[in-house]
Amino acid sequence: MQDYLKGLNEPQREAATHINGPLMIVAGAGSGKTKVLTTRIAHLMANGIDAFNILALTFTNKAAAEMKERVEKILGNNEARNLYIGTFHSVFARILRAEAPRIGYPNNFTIYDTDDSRSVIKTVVNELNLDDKLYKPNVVHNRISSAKNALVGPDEYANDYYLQQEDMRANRPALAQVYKAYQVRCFKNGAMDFDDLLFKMYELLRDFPEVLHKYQHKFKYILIDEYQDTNPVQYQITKLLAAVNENICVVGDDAQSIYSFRGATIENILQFQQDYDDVKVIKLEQNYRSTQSILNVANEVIKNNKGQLPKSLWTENAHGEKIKLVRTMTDNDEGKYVADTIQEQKLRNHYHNKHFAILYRTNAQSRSYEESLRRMGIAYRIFGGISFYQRKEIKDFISYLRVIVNTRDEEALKRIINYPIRGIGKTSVEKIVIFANDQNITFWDVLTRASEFGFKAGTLEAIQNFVTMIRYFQSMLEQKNAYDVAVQVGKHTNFVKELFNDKSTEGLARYENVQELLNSIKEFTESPDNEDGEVGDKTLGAYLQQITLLTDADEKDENADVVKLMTIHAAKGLEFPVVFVGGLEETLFPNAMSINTREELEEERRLFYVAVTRAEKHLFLTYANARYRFGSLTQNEPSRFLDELPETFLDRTYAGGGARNQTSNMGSAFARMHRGFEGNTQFSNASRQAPKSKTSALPTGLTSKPPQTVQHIPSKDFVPSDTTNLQEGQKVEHQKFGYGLVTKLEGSAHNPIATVKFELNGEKKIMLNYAKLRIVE
DNA sequence: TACCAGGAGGTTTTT
DNA sequence: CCTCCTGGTA
Repeated sequence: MQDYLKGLNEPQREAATHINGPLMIVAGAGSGKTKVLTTRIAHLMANGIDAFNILALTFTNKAAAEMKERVEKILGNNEARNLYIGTFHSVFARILRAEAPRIGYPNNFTIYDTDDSRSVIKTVVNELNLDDKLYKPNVVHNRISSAKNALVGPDEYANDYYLQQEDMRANRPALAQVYKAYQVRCFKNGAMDFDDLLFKMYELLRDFPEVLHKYQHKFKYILIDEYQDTNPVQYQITKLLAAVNENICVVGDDAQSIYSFRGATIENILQFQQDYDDVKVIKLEQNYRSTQSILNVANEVIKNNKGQLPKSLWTENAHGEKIKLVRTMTDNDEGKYVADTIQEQKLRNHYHNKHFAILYRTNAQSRSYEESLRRMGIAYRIFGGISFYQRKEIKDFISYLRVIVNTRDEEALKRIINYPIRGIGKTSVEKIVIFANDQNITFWDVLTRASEFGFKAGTLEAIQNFVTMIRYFQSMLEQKNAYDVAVQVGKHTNFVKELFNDKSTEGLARYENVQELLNSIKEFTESPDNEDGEVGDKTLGAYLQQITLLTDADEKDENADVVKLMTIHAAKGLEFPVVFVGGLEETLFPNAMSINTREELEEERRLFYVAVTRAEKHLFLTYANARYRFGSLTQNEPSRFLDELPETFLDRTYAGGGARNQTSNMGSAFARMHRGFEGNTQFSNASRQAPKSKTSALPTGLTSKPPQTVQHIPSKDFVPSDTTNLQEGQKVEHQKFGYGLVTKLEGSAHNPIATVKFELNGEKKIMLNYAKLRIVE
C-alpha cells in the first residue's frame, strides 16, 4: 500500500482510491474531507493520470490553495502546479479570458465586483427614467443575480409570467428592462459581473460545441468541494463538463448548506444519485475535530431540521469541557467578556491568540469585540468586511489599471477621469455620457474624439491630456510588466503625491494602502507562478483578472498570532481550538430576515451547526440582553437555538441570573412578565443615558437583571480595581449590586470567587475574573 | 467646478 | 452609529 493511504480510516481510504465513475462523498463536519480530496488527487496522479486533466473546484481561494499545497506535500514534487484547482469563479474567469472573443468580449474583460454592478445599475435606472427609490440598486442587483444563478437570462426573465407578477406586486414592473439594459451596458463596457462568470461560462459551453468538447476532454477528472452550496448554473456547467467521462466526484454535507441566498440548492446533492448511473456513495461519519460535548450539541440541534440525509456523526475524542453559555447585559459587555476570557484561557491553558476565533452572524457585530480586544492589547484580525480592494483609494488606483487594459470600462473611467482633479467635472462627464449614448459609442470613444463635440477649450485640453496619458501607459504595456506600469501610473498621475501630501491620519493610511497595493503587484510579477499555477502571464491583464476575485480571507499570514474574527459564513471549512459564537439572540441569529419560512429558519439552524462544529476543544455561546443597533439600544430575546441545546453538555454558570437561563419554561415566564418588550423593542438614544440618571424612568425590560435586585448607580468615576489580592473584610463597589463587604474568598487561583454581602442586595457570589469590582477600602 | 454642511436612510450571509 | 447623497456657497 502506498504511504499516503496510511492514516486513513476505511471509508476515507475507499473514497480516496476510487478512480473511475461518479462518486459522492457525504462528509460530516470535521470528518477529514480535505484530507480525502487531496489524497484522492494524489492517488489519481500516482495512477498515471496527468495533472493537466484534473479539475478541482472549491468555493474559496483559500480552500483551493490549501488543497494544492497538500497535494504537493503528498507527491513531493512540482507536478501539482499543473492541476486546475481554483474557485468556480476564478477557474471560469481564466477559461473565459481565453475564449471571450467568441462571445464578443475582449480577452481583457473587466470583472465587476458588487459595488461596480450596483453603480452600473444606478446609471441604467436613471437613464431609463425610473425612480431609484423603487429600483434600489441592491434590490435590483439581488434580483438580477438570483435570475442569473437560476439560468434565467434577460429575455426569459421578461417572458416569465411568475417573475413578472412578482415584480408587478413589488411595484417594479420595469425590472426586466433594467436587467436587459444592465446586461447591454456591461457588455458595452467589456465587463462581466460575478454571476456572469458562471452564466457566460454556461452559455459558452452550451453554444459552442467545439469549446465544450475541448474542455470535456481536458478535464477528464472533476472534483467539486462543498457540493451542497452549488447553484443551478454551477450544476449545469459541471454536468456538461462531466458528461463524457463521468469521472465526477462531489463532496458535501447537506447539514452545512448555508448559501441558498446565493442560489445554492440542496437539491443538487440530493439529485446527484439520479444524474448518473452507478453512483458510488461513501459516508464519512467519524469526526476528528471536536470533543464529544461539542459534537453532541451540534447533533442535537441539527435534529430539529427536517429532511436531512441520514447520517450520524461520532467521535473517539474525549468528552472535553461542557459548552459554556454566557449571558451579558449589552453587546459591549459581550465583547468584554470574550476579551477577558481569551486572556484567561491564554494563561490557564497556554493558548496563543491564534487559537481563538470569534464568530458572528453579521459583520456589524465585530465592533464590540474589536474595542475590547484593542483595550486588552490582544492582537486580532478581522476577516471579511470591507476588503482591501474595496477601499476608495485602492479602487481608484485599480481603475487606472483597468482603463489601461480595457478602455471600454466606463465605470473605471468615470472614477478616475477627474481624480486627481484635472478640471473635468460633473457637467462634462454628464455631457460625455449623453454623447456616448446618442452616437452609440463608448465613453472612451467620446474622449478620443472630443474635438468633435464642442467642449469648452479648457475642458477639451484637459480631456486630450487625459487621453494622451492613458495612451502613454498603454504603450508601456508591451515592454513593461504590471508592476513597472503601476509605478508609472502612480507617479505620472500625481496620485501617489496627492496622498503623500495629505498628512491627516486617514491620508497617511491611504498612502500606505496604495504602497501596499504596489507591493502586492510587485509580488505578483515576481512570484514564479500565478495562483492558477500557470507560468509566465505577468501582464497587467492577468493581474487584474485575479484581483477582483480575491477576498480578505485569502490573505496569507496564516500563522500570524492573532485572534480571528469573522462571520460564520466565512468560517466554513475552518477549525479552531477555542471558538466564541456571539449574538445568539432572536432577530440577530436567527436573523429577522430569515424566520419567515421553514426553509429559511432551517438554513439559520444549519449556520448555527456550522458555527458549533468549528470548535475543537472549547466552545462559548454568548448573547446579550440588549445591543446597540442603529445607534440605539435594542432589546432581544435569547435565540431559540439555545432552547434546543441538550442540558447535559451545557455549563450555564455564566449565564447570569435572569431570563431563560435555567429551564426553558422560565423563558416564557420572563416573557410574560415583560410583555410589551418582547421581540426587538427600540429605545431612543436618550434612554442610553438612563442608567446614569436617577430621575429617568427605566423601562422594566431594559435592566434585565433578576427583578429583586435593587438598581445601583455606579459612581461617575467607577473604575474596576485589580482584585488579585482582594482580602476578606474589604469594602467593594459592584457596578450593579452596589456597595458590600467581602465575607469569603474561595475558588481556584485562576478562577477566584468572592462572597460579598451587599448593603442593598444581600449576599452574592462574584467571579472575580468577570465581575467589575472597585475596592473602596 | 469644488467643497462643505446637513439630512436621510441603511444591517444578512459572499464569489 | 455609519455612509451616501443633496443642495447651497465660494
